[in-house]
Amino acid sequence: MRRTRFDDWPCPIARTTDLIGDWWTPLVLREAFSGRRRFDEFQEALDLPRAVLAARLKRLCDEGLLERLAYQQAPVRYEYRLTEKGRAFWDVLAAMWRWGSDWLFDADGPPVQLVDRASGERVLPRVVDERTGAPLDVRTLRVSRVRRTPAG
Amino acid sequence: MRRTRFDDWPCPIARTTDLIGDWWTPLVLREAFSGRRRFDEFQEALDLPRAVLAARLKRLCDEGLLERLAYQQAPVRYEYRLTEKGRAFWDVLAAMWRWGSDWLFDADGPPVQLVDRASGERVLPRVVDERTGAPLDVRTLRVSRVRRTPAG
DNA sequence: GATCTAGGTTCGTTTGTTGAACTGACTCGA
DNA sequence: TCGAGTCAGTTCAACAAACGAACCTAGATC
Repeated sequence: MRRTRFDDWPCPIARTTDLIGDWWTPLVLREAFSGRRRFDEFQEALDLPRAVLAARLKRLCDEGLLERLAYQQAPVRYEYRLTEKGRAFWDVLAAMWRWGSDWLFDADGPPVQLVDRASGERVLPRVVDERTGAPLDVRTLRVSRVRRTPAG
Repeated sequence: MRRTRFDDWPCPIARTTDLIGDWWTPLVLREAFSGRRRFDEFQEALDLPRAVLAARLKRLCDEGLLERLAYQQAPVRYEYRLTEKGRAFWDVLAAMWRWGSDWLFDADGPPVQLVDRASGERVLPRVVDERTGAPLDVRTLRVSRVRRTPAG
């Protein structure tokens, strides 16, 4: 009677939920994006139980979002770096950032914002349709089964 | 010794994580977006424990993503509808959809896709900077504290 | 009066999270 | 050579959350 898993459901939202539904996981990734790499850096930044951190890092490595690399020998010590798959996940965190900023703070908004490192301009993440560039409108969307050509 | 809460952290990602870190919650919202409204509709679609569903619906109402409305009297029966805040959350699910589609399936991709209801064209969610329309590049982003004018 | 419907609640078991202490391999300074 | 420090974890007991099944309530229908 384990917690119900979603990682083999046919829906992309379900599979993603299985990953980030683990408590702390999005925050571990947030810290990875802000440049942290070492076990103790994550642990001190988030103040989470070390056993939980070890489990989250292991899963993120198993799933291919992080890779565990030895940065010294004698004694061998490891650090965790984002992979391409992990970096791609920033879009999800950015969408969470935007919605959280818009809806989970008082009128002043959050005390932090995203800015472009070069220009200093504020960056506001927005989800659009890649084809048209227009914001998504839920009412015009539909989920459709993919037709596949027979495998032969 | 309860589970660590993130809902009063100063970071939008943390607060959003507190909400969707509850197991099942993103899938309950997915079902709401696909038009389900009643307790038993959610329960049958997801096959989740009824006690968990009741807790999730209650929290989503408390947080203002859903509202609970009586659709009949004698006996009084309720249904759950997305609010404006809840509909805005679709952007987060869309980002999860995109990342999950790109990274959590084999080469064929998932067996489902998003299409425009009117044109039938495929919709690919994409996260961009609202100002420039360009995809986000993590390496050029920085988190900055907001300067506030003194309250007087 | 028995069964059905819809929206839940209750309960015992199992799994996951928490916080604190501990381990192991090695370095550094006295 | 002894003790303290560093770093990346592991271990453990107490508690919280999720699981599955059964039960409850109010009214409608057979």
